[in-house]
Amino acid sequence: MTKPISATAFPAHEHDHEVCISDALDAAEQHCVQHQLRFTPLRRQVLEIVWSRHAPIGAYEILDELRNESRAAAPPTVYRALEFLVEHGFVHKIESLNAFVGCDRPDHEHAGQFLICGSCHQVGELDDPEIAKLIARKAKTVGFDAAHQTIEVRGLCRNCAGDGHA
Amino acid sequence: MTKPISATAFPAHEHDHEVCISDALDAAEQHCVQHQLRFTPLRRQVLEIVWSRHAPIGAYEILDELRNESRAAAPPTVYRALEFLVEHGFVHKIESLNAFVGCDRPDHEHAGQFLICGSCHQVGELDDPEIAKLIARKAKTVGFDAAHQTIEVRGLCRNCAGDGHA
DNA sequence: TATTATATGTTATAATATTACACATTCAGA
DNA sequence: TCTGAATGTGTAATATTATAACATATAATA
Repeated sequence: MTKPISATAFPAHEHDHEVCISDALDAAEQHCVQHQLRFTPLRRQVLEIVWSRHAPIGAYEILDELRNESRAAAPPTVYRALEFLVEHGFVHKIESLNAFVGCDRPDHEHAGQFLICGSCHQVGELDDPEIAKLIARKAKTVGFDAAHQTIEVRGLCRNCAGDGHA
Repeated sequence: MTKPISATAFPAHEHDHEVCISDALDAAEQHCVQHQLRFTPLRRQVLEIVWSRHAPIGAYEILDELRNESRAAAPPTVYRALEFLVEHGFVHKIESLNAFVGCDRPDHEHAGQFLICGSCHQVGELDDPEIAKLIARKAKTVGFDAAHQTIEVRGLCRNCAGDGHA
């Protein structure tokens, strides 16, 4: 039942990405209906842009895309949509990249444990409770009460390891 | 022999901070001598500024301090010094804050596992090999070869927990 | 429908970081 | 000790990331 890693993490190169995107949009829509959240056209559009890149995307790249799709947009347009999407778990911010990635498990409250491939730049999510628990426990030993964990790991994904890429 | 947490993490409020600073500067100087690195006046000055705040400090705050100390300085002045200090482990960057903290263990190669107090804004370092190993092992199970880990935990430190502060 | 809350458009600006090039200092070898 | 190469710093300009403030529009609710 537990998904150890996001189903869409490090997909094979030939996977059907249109399906990823529409699945993610459907899941977000469902979640919004169930939680009385407003999945507005703008928010949907931004989420679709985030998903259409299978890797972290910067806010200003999203802005460019919005404008390409001929929507009136300025930085706050993007940041406000991202704020909503992050708040409700549809998107995570990768702090070490100042960029954003889609998350396909909005229902599951989690901080996110990210595996960032230095070659293909795709990102996988671990979301492993053992890691979270160990960190919380170790923090506790020095009297620190952990509330939120940011975990971002750089390295090489399965597809890229041994590729000769750095 | 293993220090489980940085000696200077979450110090008692009345600790002698001048000693922290001079110890850190001495350690850095030692390390530079031993490794043939140039611990220039600018680099020393920036490191001292970072340490003088016992919490993460932003690059532009450092810049202001440098100017207060009547040194000609511009953003590259600061970022270049920080680049050196981070590269050699005298300072860590806290990605989720875009800010920098001193590290008192330059000799020990480590990525840093940070405990960031939301109340006093001080930062402790865990540097626990069990955590690093668990993460690397879990990453491996999905074929990911971990090279560098960024771990930043928000919460409340011992001094602030139960203080009524958020 | 009137009222309120929420979302978006728009302009301006703040905060963080880098590029490019000139000049100075230090290091290594002759 | 001179010379050239490498490294470090000064300076101006600019790129990138993010927010503030206020007007307008849209949606939810009474």
